[in-house]
Amino acid sequence: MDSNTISRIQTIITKNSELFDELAQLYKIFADSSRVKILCALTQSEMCVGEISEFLSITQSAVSHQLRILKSSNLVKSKRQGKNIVYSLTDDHVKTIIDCGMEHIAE
Amino acid sequence: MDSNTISRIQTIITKNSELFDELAQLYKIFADSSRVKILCALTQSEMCVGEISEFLSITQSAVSHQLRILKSSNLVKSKRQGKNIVYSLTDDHVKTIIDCGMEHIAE
DNA sequence: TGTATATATGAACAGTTGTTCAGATGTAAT
DNA sequence: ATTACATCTGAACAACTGTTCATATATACA
Repeated sequence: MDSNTISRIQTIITKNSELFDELAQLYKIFADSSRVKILCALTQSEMCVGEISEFLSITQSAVSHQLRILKSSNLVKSKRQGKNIVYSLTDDHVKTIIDCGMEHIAE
Repeated sequence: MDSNTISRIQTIITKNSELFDELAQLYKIFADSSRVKILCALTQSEMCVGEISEFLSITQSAVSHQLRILKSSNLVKSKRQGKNIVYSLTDDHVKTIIDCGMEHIAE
């Protein structure tokens, strides 16, 4: 590596430091199988907490906790519908990210 | 949600359970800013442990620990070059995954 | 108003993770 | 052989994470 390359890389790493933190933070959300399953279920249809809980065979409480994380990260949104609170994906970035990871696994 | 939809989603979640575990496992590797920075540095050029350590201002020991994780996940490979051990990405899936996440952040 | 249903919340706990430190290993050069 | 250099390793520790349990909140319905 010549000194030009070194200083170029050094700049990239240093200048984008917070960006890498954000990126790690984003991937942290996908780094749990319950959350991945929830997100994947939501790519199929919007649904309420109880349904998610049944689909994944996970405690309603656990689902609720995870949904709070997903919501505060703006990956899902919620609306009340009668007795239920229905969750859905905020956009299709989620699907893109999941697909991207799946592609790596399927090798 | 009609009963057809329910059983379809149920099948998807149940059948791919291990796949979701793998996916979460993969994202777990990207879920740390040190590792993301290491991987990003390696997208620019192969380099040895000491260089990575300087670029990121992280202990050489910490880098070595992280590299072991990255290597055992087959995201990086290593070769000896004189006194140094030079690390590089095994393929360009890594870059794809990083770019995919970056795209989500940049909104 | 009272009761059932759906969801959210907080404390507690066990399990995991990333870093540091001290020292081991291995290679190169004299 | 001895020394210097580069990297690896394992133990220890603090910080963080996901689940569970018990309970609170909030809406619907009788």
